[in-house]
Amino acid sequence: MISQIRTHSDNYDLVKIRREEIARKSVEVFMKNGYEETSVRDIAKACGMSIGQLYHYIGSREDVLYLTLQYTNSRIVDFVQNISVKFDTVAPTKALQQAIDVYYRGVDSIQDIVIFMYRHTNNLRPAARKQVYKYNEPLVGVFEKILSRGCETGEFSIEDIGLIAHNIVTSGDMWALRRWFLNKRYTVDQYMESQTALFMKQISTNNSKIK
Amino acid sequence: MISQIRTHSDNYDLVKIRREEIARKSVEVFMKNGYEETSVRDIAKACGMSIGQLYHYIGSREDVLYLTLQYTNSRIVDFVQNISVKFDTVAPTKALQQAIDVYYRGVDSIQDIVIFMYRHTNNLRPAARKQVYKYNEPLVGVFEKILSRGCETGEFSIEDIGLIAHNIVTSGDMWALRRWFLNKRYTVDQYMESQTALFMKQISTNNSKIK
Amino acid sequence: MISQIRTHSDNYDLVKIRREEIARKSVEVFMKNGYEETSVRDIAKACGMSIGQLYHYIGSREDVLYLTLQYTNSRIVDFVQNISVKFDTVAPTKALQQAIDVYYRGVDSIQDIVIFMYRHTNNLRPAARKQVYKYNEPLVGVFEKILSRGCETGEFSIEDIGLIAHNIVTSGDMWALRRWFLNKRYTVDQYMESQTALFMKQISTNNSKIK
Amino acid sequence: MISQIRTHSDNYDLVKIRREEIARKSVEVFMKNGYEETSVRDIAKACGMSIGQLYHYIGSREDVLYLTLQYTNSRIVDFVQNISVKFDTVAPTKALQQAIDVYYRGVDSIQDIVIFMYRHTNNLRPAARKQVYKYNEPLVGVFEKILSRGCETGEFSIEDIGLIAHNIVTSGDMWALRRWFLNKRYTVDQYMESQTALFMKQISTNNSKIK
DNA sequence: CATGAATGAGGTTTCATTCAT
DNA sequence: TATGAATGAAACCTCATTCAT
Repeated sequence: MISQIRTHSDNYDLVKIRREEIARKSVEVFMKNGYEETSVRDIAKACGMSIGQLYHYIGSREDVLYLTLQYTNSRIVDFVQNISVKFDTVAPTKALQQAIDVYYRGVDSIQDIVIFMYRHTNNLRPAARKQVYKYNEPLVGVFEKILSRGCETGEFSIEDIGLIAHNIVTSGDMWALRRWFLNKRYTVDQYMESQTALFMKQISTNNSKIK
Repeated sequence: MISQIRTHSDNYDLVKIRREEIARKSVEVFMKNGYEETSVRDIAKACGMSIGQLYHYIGSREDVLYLTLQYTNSRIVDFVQNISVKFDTVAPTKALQQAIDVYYRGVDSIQDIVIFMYRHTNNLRPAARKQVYKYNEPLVGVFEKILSRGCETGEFSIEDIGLIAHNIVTSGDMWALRRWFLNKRYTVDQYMESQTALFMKQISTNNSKIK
Repeated sequence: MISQIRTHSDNYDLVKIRREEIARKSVEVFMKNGYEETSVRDIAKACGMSIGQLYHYIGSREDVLYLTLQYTNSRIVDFVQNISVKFDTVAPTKALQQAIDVYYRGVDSIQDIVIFMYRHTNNLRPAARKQVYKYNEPLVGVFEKILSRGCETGEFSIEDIGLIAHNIVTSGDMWALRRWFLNKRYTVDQYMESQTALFMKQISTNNSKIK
Repeated sequence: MISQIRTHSDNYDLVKIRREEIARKSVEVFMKNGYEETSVRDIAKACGMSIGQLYHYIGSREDVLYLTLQYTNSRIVDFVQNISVKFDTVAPTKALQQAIDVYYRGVDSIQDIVIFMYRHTNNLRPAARKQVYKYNEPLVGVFEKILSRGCETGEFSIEDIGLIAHNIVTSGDMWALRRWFLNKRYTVDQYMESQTALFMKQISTNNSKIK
C-alpha cells in the first residue's frame, strides 16, 4: 500500500520506485547518524535527490521514517519467509532450529536496524504505526507454522503456539536490544543454541525428550 | 554517583535533592509529551524552576534524560528488590512466581516508562548510557538469586541461570514493548501465567514435574 | 487587450478562449482559498490543465491574477451596462433607483469578489494595475449617464455629476468592504433604500422635493 | 488587550513596550515593501531585533500584522478623537466641517496605511480580525456624536445618524482607496469641500438651507 | 544565587518556473 | 505540442544555551 503519504505526482510506478529508493538510502543514513540527527537535507543528499524532488514523493520527514520502517520490516519478513519455505519438507525440529538460526543470525547482522525499528515505530502517527505493526506480524507466523507442523507430527506438544512463536521472535530481537548485556556473556551462536535448547524444553514431547 | 553532570553549585546535598526533583517531574512531562517534543523551557516549567535555576543542576538537556533514566531504573530495581527480600523465606518456586508477578504487573503499570527507557537510553552519550545500563543490571540479579536458591534446594535444575533470569525480565519488558501485539491476545494475568508456566518447564526438576 | 502577457502560443483565438477559461476557473479557486494561498499547481488543477499547458497561456502567476481581475471587472461592468440600457427609456429618477438596485444587489451577491478586487489590484505591477483600473471606470459612467439625463429633464440638479456617480458606486462597494459593520444594522434592501434616499436629497430639484 | 498572541515572556510591561515598538517599526517596512513581500527577517531587522527576540513577543508573522493593524487603528481613532474633543463647544455645523477636515486630511497624509488596513485586515484569522474591527468602530462614533448634537440644536435633521456618519468616514477612506480615480479630478481640498457640501444637503434643516 | 531576555543557526517545507522528453 | 518531474532558494519558526542584571 502506497497511499497515506502525500505525493505531488500521480505516476504510480515512478512513485513506487522512488519511494523504495528513498527507503533504501534513508535506512543507511539513519543507521549512520540516527533518525533524530538526520535532517531532511541529509536525507535528500543520501538519496541523491534535491530537497524538492524528495518532497515530490513524500509529504513530510516522518513519511521517510514510515517508508524505512515499512521497507525494513518487509525485507526482514520476506527474508525469513523465503528461507523458511525450504524447511517445509524438513522435519519440524530441524526446521525450527534452522529457522531460529536464520532469524537470530539475521538479527545479529542488522542489529542496528532492529534497534531502530523498536525505537522509532513509536514516532509514527497512529495510523502509520499500525501499518508498520501489520507488516511485522507475518514474522511470528513463520514460526507458528513450523510449530503447528511439529504438533501434527507429534514432535511438539504445545499449549499456546502463538506465545512460543512470539517468544522465539522476541528473544531474537533481544539479541539486538540488549546486546550491551548479552554480548558480555555470549556469542550469537552460543545465545542461539542456548535459547533453542530452552525452547525445546518447552515444546518437546516426552518422547523426544527421552531421546 | 552524581558526577559526570556539570553543576554550578557546590552544595552537594542540595544538588542531589534538586536532581531527584528534576528527574521525578521530568518523567511526567516526558510521558505526557515525549522526550523529543519537550523543550528545556517545558522541563523548567514542569520542575517549577526558572531555566537559569535548572541549568544550575544540569549541564545540558541530555543530562535531564540521563537523570530520568537513572531515576526510573533505580525506582524499578529498588521496587523489585524491596519486595523480593520478603521472598527469601518462601520456597523458591513460590518466590519465583511471586517475583514474576510483581515485575510483570509493575511493567504493566508503567508500560510507557519501560518503552521510554528502551527508546531513549540510546540517546545518551556512551558514558552515560553505560551508567544507565549498570543501574538496570541488578534487576536480573533478583531473579538469579531466586533461581540459584531453587537449584540449591533441588527444586530447579538449570544450566544457565543468567540466561533464564534474563529471559524472565525481558519477557516482562516485552509486555510493554509489544503490547500492540500481546494486548490483542492476553490480559496481563494470562500473559504472566502462561509465561511462568513456560519458564517452569525450563527449570523444574523431573521431581517437581511429576508433582 | 491580450498583450502584456507572454505567450508560448501564436494561435490568437485559442489563447483568448483559454485565458477566459483560466480567469473563470481561477476566480473560483481564489474565492475558495484566497489568492495568496493558491499555488500555480492549484490553479492548473482548477483549470483542468497541466502546469505546462497553463504556462502556455500565461507568463507568470501574477498574470493569472491580472486575468481574473480583468475578467471580473468586465463581467461586472458588462452586467450593469447591459441592464442599464433598458433604463434609457425610463424616467431618470426611476432609472437611477433601478440601476442602484441592480448594482447594490449585484455587489451583495458577489461580495467576496468585490473584496478580492479591492485587495489584490494593488498586487499587480503598475502597468497591469492601470489596465484593471481602466476596466473599472465605465461603471461610474453608467451612473453618470443616468444622472446627466436627469439633469437634462430637470429632475436632477447636480453640480458635480462625476462625484455623485462615484459616490453611488463606492457606497455600493462599501456594502461588501464593510459588511462586518453594515451587516449588523441593515439588510441589503434597507441599505440600498436608505442610501438611495440620501442620494436623492443631494440631486433632486426643489421641484421633485416638494412632491 | 494584549492577549491572544503567544509570548515567551510573562513580563507584561516589557511585552507591551516591545510590541508597540514592533508595531511602529513594522508599519514602516510594510509601507515600504508591502506586507506579503516583507519576510520575518526583514521585520526583525526593521525592529532592530534578532529573529529570536522578535518571536519572544509574537507567536507568528501574522501577529505582527495584527499588531500593526491594531496600532494604526488606535492611532487614527485617538488622533481624531483627541482633536474632536475641541469641537465640543463649537457649533455642530462648524464642528462637522472641522472634523471632516481633520479626518480627510489625515487619510490623505496616510493614504498607504489606509489602503494597507483595508487590504490586510482580511488576512487575519477571524478572532483577530474582529478585534481590529472593534478598534475601528469608535471612528464612526466621533461623527455620530457631532451629528447628534446638531440634531439637538436643530441645525441638522437626520433620519439615520449612523449611516451618515458611516458615509462620512468611508468617503474619506475612498480618498485613499480610489485615489487612482479621484486624484485625476480633485485635490484633497476640493474633494473634501465637495463631499462636505453634499453631506450638508443630506442633513441640513430647511431652516439652515434657506440661510 | 536567581532570572529570563536574547541569540541565530538550523530545522522543515513550499512553490514558481523550467525544460527534457 | 504537452507534460509534470525537478530545482533550490527562501520562507517561517524553534530552541538549547548564555550571561547581564
